[in-house]
Amino acid sequence: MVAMNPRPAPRPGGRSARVQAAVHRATHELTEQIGRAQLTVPLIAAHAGVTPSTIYRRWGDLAELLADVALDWFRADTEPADTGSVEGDLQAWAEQFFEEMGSEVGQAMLRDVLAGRSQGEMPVPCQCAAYTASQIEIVLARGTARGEAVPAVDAIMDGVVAPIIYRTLFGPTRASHALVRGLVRDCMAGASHQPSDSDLALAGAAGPMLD
Amino acid sequence: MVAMNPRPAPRPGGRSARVQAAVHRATHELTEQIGRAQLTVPLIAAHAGVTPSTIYRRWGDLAELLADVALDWFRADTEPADTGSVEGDLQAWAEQFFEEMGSEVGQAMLRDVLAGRSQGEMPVPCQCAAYTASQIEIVLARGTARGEAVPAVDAIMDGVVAPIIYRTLFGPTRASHALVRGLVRDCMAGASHQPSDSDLALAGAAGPMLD
DNA sequence: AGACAAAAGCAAAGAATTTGCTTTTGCGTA
DNA sequence: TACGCAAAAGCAAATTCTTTGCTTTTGTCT
Repeated sequence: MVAMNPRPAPRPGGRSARVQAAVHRATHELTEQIGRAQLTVPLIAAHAGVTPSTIYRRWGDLAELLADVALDWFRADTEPADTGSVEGDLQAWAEQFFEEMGSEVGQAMLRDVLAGRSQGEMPVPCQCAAYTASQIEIVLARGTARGEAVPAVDAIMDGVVAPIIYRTLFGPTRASHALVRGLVRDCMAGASHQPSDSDLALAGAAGPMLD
Repeated sequence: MVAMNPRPAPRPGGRSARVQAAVHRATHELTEQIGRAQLTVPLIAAHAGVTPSTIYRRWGDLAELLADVALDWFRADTEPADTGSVEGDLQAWAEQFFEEMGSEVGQAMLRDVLAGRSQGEMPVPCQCAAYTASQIEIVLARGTARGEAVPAVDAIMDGVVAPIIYRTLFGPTRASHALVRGLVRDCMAGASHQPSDSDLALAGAAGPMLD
């Protein structure tokens, strides 16, 4: 009932780490064996060889544990492929992102990530967004190094990532490869200058998107 | 454990309707009295004057009940204000949408809606998106009636709604009024012809965004 | 009015969650 | 290396939530 440490790593290398690994592994294995709907804390605990109270004490409840496990899934990303241009990189990356998020597993992970209590300093969903943003930053940094004019990260997040995720979560109409290509293209076309103009346009406000 | 009827209304006007109303009301009242985190099915049942098994039988579990209640919140929308132009209407509507979704209550509702099992024909999140889309359609229809060239609904969903929701769910950086204005403006500028070109651009694919 | 079926109530059985206390264990210090 | 501290895990009892079979209520249709 009290806020707990979301991603526990206070004493790495010892028993805590072993328990965490065992619990994560058990969660993965049971998920594919019996399905997410059948998962319970006591089941996972038994499979991992720990007592349920250990899980309750460290994670709080099943939702938070699943959010924690899901975060790992988001983190496990490879560097975006280098196709030679920012637009090409983004095309390739966005299509893969779209495939991953739209898959059964991806949808489940999205839901799990959002279902956690998300209390601490850096809530789990924010960390997911940060992982995504860092992938995009890699692409943009390469472009900048080549001397290309690149859009802002937020322009990509708003113009490409957000529609893909929104459709995945809410849509009866999933995104398509065609749509993804169009989104990337529009983003590149719409912002040939560094700070995306949609951030500052028309507004008397001070800083961009800080509310 | 079995899939249940998400939004029950098989016998309207009778006891079922009374029970549903009582449970919804109890959910609302308890939410503001003790907070969402403390909500339990037995509590709601007691407050509503029904037995817990009634709730379990009709809704399945707390998450589905909350999703059902949250859906009502989304539905309770008034017609978008008529400012005389599509862009003006969208500006006004989008800012209000942004405020509502970003509020404490709105964020909670978004989470609840996504946390339900969402099994049936028309999952709860899809219905939310449909409500949002229908608001936009009203605005666009008025514009069309006036002879304005209007963008496609999906262009607004991708370009305005998705970023607002994505930032609300995932972002440490919430959207701002300035950003919302920019999003609407870009949408209107980018699609002066009926079918948003991002939907069909470059693609050899057949229909727009049907995958 | 009477029959039917859907939904609610009731209560007992079965799981999951919480909690106080004990034991283990990793880490820092003497 | 041994000692002590504190964090985390184990254990088990108490509590609470969830499921389920059966009965009763109640709206609807003949």
